[in-house]
Amino acid sequence: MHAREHIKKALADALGTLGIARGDAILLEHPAELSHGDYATGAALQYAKQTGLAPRELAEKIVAALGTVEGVAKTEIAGPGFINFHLSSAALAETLQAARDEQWGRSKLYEGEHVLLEYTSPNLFKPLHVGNLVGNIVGESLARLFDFSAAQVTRINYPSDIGLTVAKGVWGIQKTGADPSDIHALGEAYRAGNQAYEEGGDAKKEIDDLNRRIYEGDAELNAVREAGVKTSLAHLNAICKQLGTSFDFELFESEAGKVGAEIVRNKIGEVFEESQGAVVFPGEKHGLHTRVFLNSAGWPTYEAKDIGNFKLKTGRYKSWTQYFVVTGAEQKEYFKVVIAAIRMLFPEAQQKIVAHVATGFLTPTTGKMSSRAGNVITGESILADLGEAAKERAKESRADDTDALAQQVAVAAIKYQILKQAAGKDIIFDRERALSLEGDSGPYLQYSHARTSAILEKAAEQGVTPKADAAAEPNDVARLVSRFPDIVERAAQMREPHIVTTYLVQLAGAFNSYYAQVHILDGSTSSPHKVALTDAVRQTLKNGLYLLGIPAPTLM
RNA sequence: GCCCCCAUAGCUCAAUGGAUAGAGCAGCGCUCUUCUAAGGCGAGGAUCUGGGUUCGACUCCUAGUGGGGGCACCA
Repeated sequence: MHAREHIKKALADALGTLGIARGDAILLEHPAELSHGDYATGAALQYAKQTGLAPRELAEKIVAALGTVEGVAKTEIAGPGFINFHLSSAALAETLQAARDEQWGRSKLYEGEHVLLEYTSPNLFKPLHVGNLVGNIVGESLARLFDFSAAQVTRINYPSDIGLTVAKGVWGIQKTGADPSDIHALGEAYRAGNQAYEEGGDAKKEIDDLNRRIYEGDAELNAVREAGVKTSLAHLNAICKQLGTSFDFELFESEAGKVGAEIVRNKIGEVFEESQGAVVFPGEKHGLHTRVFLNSAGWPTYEAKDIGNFKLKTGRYKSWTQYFVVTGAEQKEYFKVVIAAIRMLFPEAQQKIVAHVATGFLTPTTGKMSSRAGNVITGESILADLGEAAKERAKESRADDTDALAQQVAVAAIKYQILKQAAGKDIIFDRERALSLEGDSGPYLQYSHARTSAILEKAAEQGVTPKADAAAEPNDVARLVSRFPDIVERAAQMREPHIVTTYLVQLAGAFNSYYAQVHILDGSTSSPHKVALTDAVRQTLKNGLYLLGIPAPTLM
């Protein structure tokens, strides 16, 4: 049992002794200010009114009732009536030892849960959109947070392999005579198709017609389509690999459409209604808005495809307990309607979690256009630009393979930009800022990790064995390390990777400051403890970066 | 027109209804013969407006203002 549990139990007992009626939750938090201790409770403030005592007076009674708590060195009353707990040096040393293990930060929070997580989900035939990049980064981090919390996680990609985008690409291939197995030619073909479509006229009609024929199963067109899908998908998977994602399952929109249309057709009159020749879900009955699921030609819209998607995924992974779809925030209202329909169609979904996770728009700051793709910034171009910028810096590093390091730094830079703020809020992407690779950034965290690794290597050379000293005076770095499991738990519960990001910056800052003041390998008797502390920081940064999907090189 | 989201320092972001609202960037002053300067130290700088709830409000409610998104056969 950890100090946190000891404190919680002691608090519960103390409040009971004082005859205070409380809700089931004991409010125990990490004070923002480290000088306020390791844990704090506002219980005395909360229950002062009930007892008729002044908050500080009640706090004193609670502290008296607490007695001694294991792992706690000092309990004090502060401010308006907070009770602050300071961990003992022995408890902290124990935590430091635990933090040096690879499992550090893992919990049993979601043991027995099976999470289906759909993210990235791009349109094939065209370059990876920045929105897809954001979705991939957020989705992968959530997958890792769930995994760290003992849930079984299934990563799912749901690429769009049919529809207008694909038709534009197929049209372009036919016009330009492009080789559908060449990713660059494919990109050009799509661009030609898209441009022709926007210009309207005959080309637009041709593409619309082509789209219809693909849906109807035209063999020749579908052969071209499938060749392009294959190329596009291989390219996508290479990018995902660089970003640290590999999917367990790929479900195509074309498959989901057939299944979804069938389900919708069978529920007309129950869940769906016919209206103006189309089949709709009357959202107004649920405080939402009405949406079309089958268009007047009888084809499934995106809505019906998502119904089929749900059916196929949950059918394949029957033990699922939580279902998430990560997409841009503009689809928020859309998913409210689709999820309402899912709950009516699939009774089992009512007992489980089915949710849309919204990601914000990534918009570049004004005037900063990508040099690579004209005025369109793609996911690929951002990664490539960052990689180029990182190369310059990597040349000065100690890494053997500077190109590989530059790639890792580029991934850190973009992921950090996206995961440093609360999910769902728009992301202002300042390219100059991201390229600077300094200060509050992904590379900063990587550099801090590399620094700890270097110190440990040197310690090993000198034959210093890390050993946390139970008598060592607690410092801010050690105390921050001890918070990591709570941070991971909260981030997982709230599905907010940025909680981890914010924490890691704080930890790295505290360690770098410590490093500047304290000579770790000074040959004194305190060295083993300082090395143990460094190792604990190293492992915490490493695991924390892992949760963000950011690689942690040991040499920079 | 209706619905949803957002508003914190010059800029980009934090803050579990709690304590002196934290970082970084930009600008200013320091700091590498010492374990990694992609680092560290110092000073300056902020809760959109009006009401309300609360022992306590950046946080909750309400009325505004400004910005973004969505609202029938696109994805």
